[in-house]
Amino acid sequence: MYTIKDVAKRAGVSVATVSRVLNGTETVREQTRRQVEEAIEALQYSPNGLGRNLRRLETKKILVVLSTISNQFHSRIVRGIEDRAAEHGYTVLIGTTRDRLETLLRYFEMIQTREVDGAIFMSTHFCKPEEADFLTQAYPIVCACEPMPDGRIPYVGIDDEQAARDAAGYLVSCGHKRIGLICGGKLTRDTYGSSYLREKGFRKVMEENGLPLLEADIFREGLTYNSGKRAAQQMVRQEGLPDAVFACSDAAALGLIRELYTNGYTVPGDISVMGFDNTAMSEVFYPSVTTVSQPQYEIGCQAMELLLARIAGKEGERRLLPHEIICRESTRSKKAKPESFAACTNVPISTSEA
Amino acid sequence: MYTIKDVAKRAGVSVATVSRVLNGTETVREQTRRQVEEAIEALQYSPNGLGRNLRRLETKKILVVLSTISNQFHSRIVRGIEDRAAEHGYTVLIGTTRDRLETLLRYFEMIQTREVDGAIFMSTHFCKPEEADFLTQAYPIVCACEPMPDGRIPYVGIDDEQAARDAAGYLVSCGHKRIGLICGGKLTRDTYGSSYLREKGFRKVMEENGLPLLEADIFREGLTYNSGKRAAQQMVRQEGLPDAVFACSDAAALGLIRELYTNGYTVPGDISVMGFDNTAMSEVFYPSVTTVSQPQYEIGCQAMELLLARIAGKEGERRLLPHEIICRESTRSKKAKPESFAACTNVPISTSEA
DNA sequence: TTGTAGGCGTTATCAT
DNA sequence: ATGATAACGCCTACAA
Repeated sequence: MYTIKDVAKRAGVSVATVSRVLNGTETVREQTRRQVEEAIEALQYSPNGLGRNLRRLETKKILVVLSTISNQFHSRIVRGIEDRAAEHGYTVLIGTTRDRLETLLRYFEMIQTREVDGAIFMSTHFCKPEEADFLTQAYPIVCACEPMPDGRIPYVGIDDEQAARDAAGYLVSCGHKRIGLICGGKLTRDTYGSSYLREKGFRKVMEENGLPLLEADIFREGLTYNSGKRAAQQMVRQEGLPDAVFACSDAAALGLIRELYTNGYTVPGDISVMGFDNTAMSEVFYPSVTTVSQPQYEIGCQAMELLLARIAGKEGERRLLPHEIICRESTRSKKAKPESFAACTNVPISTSEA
Repeated sequence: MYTIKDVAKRAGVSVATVSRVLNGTETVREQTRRQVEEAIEALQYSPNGLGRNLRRLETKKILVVLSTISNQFHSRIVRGIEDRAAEHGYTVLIGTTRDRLETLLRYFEMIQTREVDGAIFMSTHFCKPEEADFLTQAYPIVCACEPMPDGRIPYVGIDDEQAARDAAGYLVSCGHKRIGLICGGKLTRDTYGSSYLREKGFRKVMEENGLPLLEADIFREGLTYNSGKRAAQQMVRQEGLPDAVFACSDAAALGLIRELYTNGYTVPGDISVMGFDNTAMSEVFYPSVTTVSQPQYEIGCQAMELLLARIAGKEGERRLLPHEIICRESTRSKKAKPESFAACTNVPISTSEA
């Protein structure tokens, strides 16, 4: 492998000159430039980025950490991040944790060792809050969509609790009384931030409307497709289905609907189902899924902006973006016309048929 | 930011000793080690990876390049790559091209500048073959699932042409005569490797069975969900539907089915549809989709193994792994019992109900 | 067991 | 316009 020295020697100039040509910087005589370019071409030389990065003490790369790329929810967020990053000359690299602490720590390490200039985390829920707290103070890190307990951590997402209130409220307004819930595991708020907040919002609405929430109708199965599937399997074994189910993710809603169907029930005929996230599949599925939409692309953009600010040494902040209820085919109203309900806010409610 | 020198000074030792403690190498007196560790702790020091990488001339990181993380097909491949990589101390970073040449080139650059030790490409189709050829010769690069025209490029995937033959053959064996095709754009073999090969295999089977392939039944719309949707829109405008359609991707098959349904047609009642890739959704969708399964996890593992070999200086090779036909609900037989057909090979055909 | 010093490949400062 | 040289932070012979 050739180095800048080899090029310099071959072109009969100093390494400084080669570097100048390489970086298109300063004034280099046209003929000299040509000589250097010839040498570069002849040797098929390309500069070593490690040397460059070390010298500049930056890499112009940022890391996006998520649980797995099979989670469709992240794709539009990443697009937002990438677009903003490109505008500022940064390259985006994605790392997946697959919910392994060990892997998450490896990504933290990459930031501490300066192998990337900063990172956006969408999967931190199994990391100790105090550690996350220290790291986000010391390094350019921002979280997106998965809230950390400590409010000081730079964060971009939606108001999950209010969004869940709006979702539950919508189901109530449709006349449903017995409403079930699919949510994150039997864990504390530290570990399932968004799911915990959604559960909280949901419970409040039930309470405010004087609707009992049966223990049997709460399925702490997680947020994946299989979570929904498992919930359905338990549900059909019990006597009588709930009127409706609020799943804290579209994936879970999909799994629920499909497995209910396999067991001979139809949605929304036998039961209404509502999801969360407005992933591509929620629109495409049959029936298409009523859900809560997050402004994913915009979340990505703002997360990147926050990160750039942090890299530039500025303070982090916390930004909550607006959500929206998307009415589709998986829910039906038991009333002629939805009426106002306790949780009703000014959140936009749109109707979108897939 | 502190450096190894600061730690050395604070601990009252030389940088060499600190380095030794850092790398757990050689013998360091217990007391000295403790002093150093204390200094590290006190300063919250963590070594600079850029300096380390430069010194070692390696990063222990590899890059996986794909078009977009919203393409579900890649997720299991990546898992295979990650698992093998972890076994050898490598960290996997993912980059998305979103089908932009400029972004692809940036990833090539990362390899040339040694910012990663190697790369696996699953999205190269818009890169000039001769360039790809040079790069794969000069750097540790392997391609997966998207064949390059030049056979010398290290590659792991399936025999796309044969797989398409088997798929088409299956449809023929079901008694379908008029069979349509959804495939990649109006492009040459250099640009749509896998889709081109699948089209080729499909055409051969039609020909061998004396079945005419109508121009109107070929939809060069691409391989995304929307590709299938567009195909459906055109299809319903024509007079009479084909008996069956072979889509070169599950995503396209899904789009087709969904849009046909929207237009009042049912699958497989009115038309049989077959996909390709056996993505998670193909099983989950209603109707579940008959498709061609690729051993994705295994492809990922072997791609990583090939890459490790290339990094170690060995020659690349070309590996084709076995595929399998998965029969589900989206196709139906017009005969009592499928009979043997021209393309019939010993490919496994399994029946899996979602 | 520990320290000294050279070098990894680059960029940038300061001369010339 | 160009060259010599000192960093950037780390690791590792080699010496002591």
